[in-house]
Amino acid sequence: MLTEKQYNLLMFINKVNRETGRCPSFDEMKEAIGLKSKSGIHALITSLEERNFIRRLPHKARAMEVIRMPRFKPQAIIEEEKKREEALQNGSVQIPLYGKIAAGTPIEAIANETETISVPFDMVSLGQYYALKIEGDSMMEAGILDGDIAIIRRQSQADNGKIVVALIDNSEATLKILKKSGETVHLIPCNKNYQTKIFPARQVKIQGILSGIVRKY
Amino acid sequence: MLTEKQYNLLMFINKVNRETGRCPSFDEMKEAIGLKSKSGIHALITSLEERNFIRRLPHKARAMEVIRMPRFKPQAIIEEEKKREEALQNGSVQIPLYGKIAAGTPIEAIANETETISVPFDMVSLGQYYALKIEGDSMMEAGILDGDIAIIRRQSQADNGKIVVALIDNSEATLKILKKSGETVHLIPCNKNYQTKIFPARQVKIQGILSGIVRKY
DNA sequence: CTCAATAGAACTAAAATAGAACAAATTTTA
DNA sequence: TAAAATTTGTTCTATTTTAGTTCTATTGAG
Repeated sequence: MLTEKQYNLLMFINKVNRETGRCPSFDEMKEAIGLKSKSGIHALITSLEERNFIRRLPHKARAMEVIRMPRFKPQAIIEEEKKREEALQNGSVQIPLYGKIAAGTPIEAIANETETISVPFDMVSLGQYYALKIEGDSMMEAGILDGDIAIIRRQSQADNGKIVVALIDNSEATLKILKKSGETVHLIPCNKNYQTKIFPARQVKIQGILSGIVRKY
Repeated sequence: MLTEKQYNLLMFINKVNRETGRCPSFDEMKEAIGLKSKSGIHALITSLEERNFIRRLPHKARAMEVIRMPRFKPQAIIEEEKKREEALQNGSVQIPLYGKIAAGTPIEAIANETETISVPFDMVSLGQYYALKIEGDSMMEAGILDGDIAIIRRQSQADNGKIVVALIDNSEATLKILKKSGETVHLIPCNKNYQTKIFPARQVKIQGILSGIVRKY
């Protein structure tokens, strides 16, 4: 088994090899994994060789091959575990996890992601739900922290004061407190360091309402 | 035949390797199976090596291989899995909900309550868990609000900086950040309006460590 | 009470990082 | 083709960070 750097380097070598048929140079490798000196690459290559992941032709430049990749396991064990996991997952509700809620990406655009998360039954009732991973601290004072998973119920209308996923100008999704007043919509953060933003109602689409928070330590 | 800890460690190492291709460090392993000291991991690794389940490269860090997997599971594991299966039949993983964490009631005293709550599978792994309903706002600034459900992993030891359930003088349970210094224990709230409390180590028992938060809106 | 498991600290070892000087391989070009 | 130029790989030194070992004391289950 490998350290993180060893693993990253092996993956890089394999990728270059697969995509170009060539072997990367030490300098290319050092760029790829973010080192400033080739000597580190030399050490990593040596350890990968010791562990029998790559083989080098002696006294040749750019001459090595990947002879095996990590992550192997007897097939029987993989299947047994898969079954167990499926059984487990049938016991709870799976909802899609739409990566991070971040600028530039409306929910629809990422809706084909396949990652899911299981949530307790009693956090979802009727309706369609999805989950978002929170990025940033703009809702900190509402106890919603960076890295939390927000459980969102999909709906296009919401009452004032609710925390909603709002899509602005079809391009930016954000989690904020909703306040409608006349023809404008206020999106209110919960953090003194952020400003409330005000938009014409047309520009803002509600994509869901916050229904729960799940956090892991 | 492996002991429960040996088995769990072997499974953990194998899982990390399979899922990430990398090798966990002793510290990561100690977190994973719930030990507080690396020396215990050292002993377990040694015994796994003696029993030919893993092989290590001598004088290398993060360099080991799982060479076989056990054919049988330790009895304790089987029983734990049976419980889990039973929970599944009922729909999801249920853990006991011990009402409010409030003055005057040690966890043991309320441990016969029968209410349970279902939690996401991936919030509980090895170990015993219970849930507490948070009352008050003393941990507000850590994003833990009045009414939240705290998922607690039962353990009697914890590192500095962890959020723990602490029982003071066998009479009062409270959720705070732990800081041990010499013979005293500091219980630090996350709210400017509350004071850190300091106790002699004898007076404070750790009853569990915060493992997750679930909130419903 | 006793033994095995565990925690904790102190220590040793290995990995990661950088830089430079140099050697060897490969390509260019006179 | 041979020499020159350039790219590539090796080695060494040094330092910081991360990981692993060992020992002792303590805990806790039986």
